[in-house]
Order: sequence, then structure tokens, then C-alpha cells
Amino acid sequence: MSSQTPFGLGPIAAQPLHEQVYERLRHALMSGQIAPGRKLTSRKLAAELGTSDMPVRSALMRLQALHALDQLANGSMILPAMTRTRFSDLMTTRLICEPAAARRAVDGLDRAGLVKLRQVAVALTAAAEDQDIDAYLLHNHDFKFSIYAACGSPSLLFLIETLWLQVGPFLRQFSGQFDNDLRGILALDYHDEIVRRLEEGDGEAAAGLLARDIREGYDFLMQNGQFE
Amino acid sequence: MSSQTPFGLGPIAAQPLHEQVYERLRHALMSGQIAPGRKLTSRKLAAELGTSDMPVRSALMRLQALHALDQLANGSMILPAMTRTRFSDLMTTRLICEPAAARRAVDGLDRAGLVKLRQVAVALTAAAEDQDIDAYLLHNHDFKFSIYAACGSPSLLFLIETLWLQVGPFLRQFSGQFDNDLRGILALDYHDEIVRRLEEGDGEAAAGLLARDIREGYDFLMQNGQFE
DNA sequence: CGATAGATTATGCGATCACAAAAAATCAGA
DNA sequence: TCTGATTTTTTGTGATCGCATAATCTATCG
Repeated sequence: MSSQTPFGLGPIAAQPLHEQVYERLRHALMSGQIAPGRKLTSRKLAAELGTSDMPVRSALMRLQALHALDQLANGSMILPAMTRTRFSDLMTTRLICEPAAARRAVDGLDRAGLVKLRQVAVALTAAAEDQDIDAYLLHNHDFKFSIYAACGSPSLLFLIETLWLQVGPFLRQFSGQFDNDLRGILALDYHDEIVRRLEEGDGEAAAGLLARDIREGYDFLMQNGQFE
Repeated sequence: MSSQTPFGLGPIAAQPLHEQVYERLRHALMSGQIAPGRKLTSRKLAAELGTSDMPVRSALMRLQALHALDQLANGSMILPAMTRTRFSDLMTTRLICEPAAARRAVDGLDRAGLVKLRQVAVALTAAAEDQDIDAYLLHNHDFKFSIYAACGSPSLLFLIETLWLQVGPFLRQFSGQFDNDLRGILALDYHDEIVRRLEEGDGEAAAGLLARDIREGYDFLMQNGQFE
């Protein structure tokens, strides 16, 4: 007799260490815990995570393959600083991919998906009214990817994910700050209308609204963001 | 005295092994040397390349991060098989990204770039007339990326590269074959007209032609490709 | 005090080892 | 000969070691 699972549910599919490290780092990036320009050395991280170098190296190289990290000439990994031109480039590419995904999401969004989407939209407006930036960003991510995941295109979804992996660390720069005048950007949100259009099956309108949403986020951050 | 370079020219910036392995594998993928469904084990590859496992592991994980390889449940890497739905998905996403890049390339293409583009277009038609599939695919890649590289958007270019990394291994299935009736697809090429439109500065028309090119390649492969 | 040479530390990189699980091969019995 | 169990091999994974270079610190001298 081997180590069979006595009950129906198997174990939580013990992931390899390098996978866990990757997820930790990815989450740390996307939640703004790492400052742009920060150097990430495998030994330091390994010591902090209580592993050896190897899993950390793997995770770092994967992140770098996705352009979430930059590699210095000597091989060190850093979270790239955000310049105006890079930000502009990334947002322009987002404007190509994300409205296209929204346009296709109408067919993939079933009733349950629309219900969930509306719930997230409510939480989103609530976070906006509460001036809770962290919750806003979290729900914003949740909202958009609930749409994109329904676009029926794994490859497009993957491209969008890599874009967010590059923009994410920068978006989080306001995380925890309270002295910014975010009321403007937080107030006007098209999310409710986007849901409405999706419910109506009007993907074109939803895509247009989403593009406006991205553009206004772009304008706001070009105004108020801290670039290098 | 250390290992200084006696002359002005330094070494060819000796790349780390894992980088060389990565390039080798990437090239092997894109030139159809690896059959879809093939399992790539780090030890076998390491033995073949004369290195240890580690650089190979790194390279494989980077490729997998870009979805150029799939990971089995036990961690083995395989070149994913191409299904009709996956191919359809990838080509649809190409249709989103690549015309957009072409549209933007008009501003980034200087005289020298246009000259080079026309040269590649000539080589492309020559390869088509010679029924030289390998040369055709090579120049086709060269042609398209000469355009995309001029789109001024590193992020969009990167997305397109990851898409090609996934489609490439499949496109090469005709490599070396001569008994297929490729005259149809090889004959009608929009490349010359694309160059002409780009020279005229009409990015919109170039994008439209490029979309047609992609669509017809898609139709051809859906008809004649070997899917799983 | 400041700059430079030397020493020390940090770091990327690659090889090797060990272990467990999976896959493959071999063998025994019907 | 076919099937099923057992052994052997393969393979992913992670840790440790050593080397060379880069970065940092220190100390000495002008």
C-alpha cells in the first residue's frame, strides 16, 4: 500500500518550490511591494524565503522572460524603472489588446459571469467612494480580468497578463497614500456601463468604454505619476 | 596582470551558457527541428549540448514562461501539439496585434528600412517562385519583423514575438517537403504591395493587406495543415 | 580631508550530488 | 503469449560547492 489519499480530496497538489517562489514574487510585484529600480538578488531572496538559490533563480528568470524584470549586464535582476515613454508604450499596447478582448467577451460571458461581474463592479464603486486605493486596484484587476478571461482566447489573455505584469508595479505606487486627489479618477468609472453593455451583448460599445477607461487612467498617471 | 584584452576589441561578450542554450532551443523551435508533442528532458538535452542540467533547465523554463513549451503534470516539458482551436486562437490574436504594428510602422520606417524591406520582398517572391519553402518561411519572418520592429513599440513587438514562438514550430511542418501544392499560397503574396503602401505612408492600407496575408495563411493551413 | 590601491564581500553562474517519483524495462506466472 | 508485479532507469527538483567577476568596504598615502 502506497500513499493513496484515504478520502476523495487529494492533497493541494504540492507545487514545486520554484513555482511557489514565482507566485510569491509575482504577487509581490503586482501588489507594489517592490520599488522600481530595486535589485533582486537570488541569494538575498533565497535567504528571506528560506530556500536555496535555485528555485529563486528559476523564478527570477521566468519573470525576466516575461519582461517583468530587467537583467543588468552582469546578470542581476532589477524591477525596471518606469519612464514616460515606456509607460506610454505599454498603455498603447494595452489599448490594442484589451478592447479587442472585451469585444470578444460578450459571447463567452454567461449569466453567472455577468452576475459576478456586476458584483465586482459594485465593490469597485464602493472602493472608489471610500477612497480605498488598494481595494480599488484589486477590484479593478478582478473586474477587467473577469471580462478578459471570457474572451475565449487563451493567447490574448496571456498577452494581456504579461502587459499587466509590466504595468502593475507602477500602478501600485499610490498604494497606501492618501494625500492624493484621486477623487476625479476614482469617481468617474465606466464599469457599470461596461457591464450594462456586456449584458446587452453590445461588445463594441463595451470595448469603446474600456478604451476610454484605459485612456483616462493613462492621462491621470501621466499627470500624477512619478516617472524616472 | 589579469586577463585583459590585448587589443582594442573585447571578446564577443561571452554570454552565459543558459543564454546560449536558450538561443539554440529557440532557433530549433522556430526552424521546425522539434516535432510537436516531443518531450524535452533537461538531461538528454544537456548531454547533447555538452553542458550540465542547469543551463538547460533555465532555458526550458524561460521557454515555458513564454508558452512556447508546455509543462506536463510531472514537470516535463513538451512542445505542445497544435490543435485546430489553438491554431485558430493564435492566428486570431495575431490578427489583432500585427496589423496594429504595421499601421504604426509607417512613422518608424526610414529610407534605409524601406530599402531593406524591398530587398527582403524581392527575396521572398524569388523563394516563392523557386518553391523553396524554407527560404520562403525565413524571409517571411524577416519581412514581417522588419516592419514590426519599426512600429516604435517594444511591448507590442514583444507580444508578437511570443505569438510567433508559439505558431512557428507548426508553420515549419512543411519544411523540406516538396510534394505539397504550395503554389497557390506561395504565388499570391501581398508583400510587394505592402511595401508600396508603406512607402506611400498609408499605414492603414498596409495593415489591411497584412491582415489579408495572415488570413489567407490561416485558411491555407486550416486546409492543409496536420493538426492533432 | 580626499583619492586610490588593496582586501573583503556579494553575486551570478555552472557542475555535481542526493532524493523521490515516474516511466520503462524485465521477469515470472498463468 | 499475455498479463501483472518487480526491478531498473529516467527525470524533475532542490541543495551545496567552487569559481570568477563585480561591488563594496577599508586603509594607506599624498
